[in-house]
Amino acid sequence: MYSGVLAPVDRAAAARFFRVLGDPTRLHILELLEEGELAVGALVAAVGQPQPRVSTHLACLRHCGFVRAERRGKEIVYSLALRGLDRIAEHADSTLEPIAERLATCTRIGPEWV
Amino acid sequence: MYSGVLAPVDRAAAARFFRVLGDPTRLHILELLEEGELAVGALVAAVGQPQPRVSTHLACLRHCGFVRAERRGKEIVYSLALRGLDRIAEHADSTLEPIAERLATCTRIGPEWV
DNA sequence: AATACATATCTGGAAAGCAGGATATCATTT
DNA sequence: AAATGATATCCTGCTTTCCAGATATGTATT
Repeated sequence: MYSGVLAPVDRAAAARFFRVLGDPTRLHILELLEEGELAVGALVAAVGQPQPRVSTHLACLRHCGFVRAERRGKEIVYSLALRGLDRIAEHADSTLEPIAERLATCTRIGPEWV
Repeated sequence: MYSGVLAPVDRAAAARFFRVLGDPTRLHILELLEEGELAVGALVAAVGQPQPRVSTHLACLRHCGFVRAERRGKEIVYSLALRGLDRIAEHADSTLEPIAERLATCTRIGPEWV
């Protein structure tokens, strides 16, 4: 159990954790890495987005400890550095299922939800 | 299993789902509602933040289907509308544990991670 | 009907995140 | 050492999100 002091800290960490997961491209990258390690080139090809963008998302995931990078010759190979992401994704999928449509149509978090 | 066509859609929905969870105040509100329904006034007092702010976050959670609002006399009582959030929070807590420090110090997602 | 209470919405402004493109870095090959 | 390939970082502008304060809406009370 947590002490009362630690709870808010954990909440901040948890919020950031979810926020990192809260981007389709990063989610896609993590999904791909679930299958096994991949070099940046392969990831770029798989997600179909410009290399600098993928690289930035990888930097985010790397700095936050979600993935690990290893230089292998000319390439840099990425792999997952965190266990349990697949389980969270599963639970999220089944949990959000009842509100999937709303989530899809709700394109912003602030006002003007129409 | 998903068809190849549905996967991207689900990814967008999942990303938004996580993004809604990716705010400390919203997370706090959801935690409080796990214990049972609460009126806005009680929520405002509990999270210790200005009423309009709490109200906006509630609107977000409501529009996305995370919570439900019911008018009861002068008050409006909120309750959870989604099952499984507690399980996701649990899994998230244990999953992010190895990188909790990084998440705490990593205050931005874009460049300038220092 | 007037007032008080509870909550929601609407402003404006600041900051964070994201996209696009150019460029820098590092390792390999010639 | 020069050139090439692979990846990372920098710069700029734009969009989204967040916050703070003021105001509006709706309900109950007098």
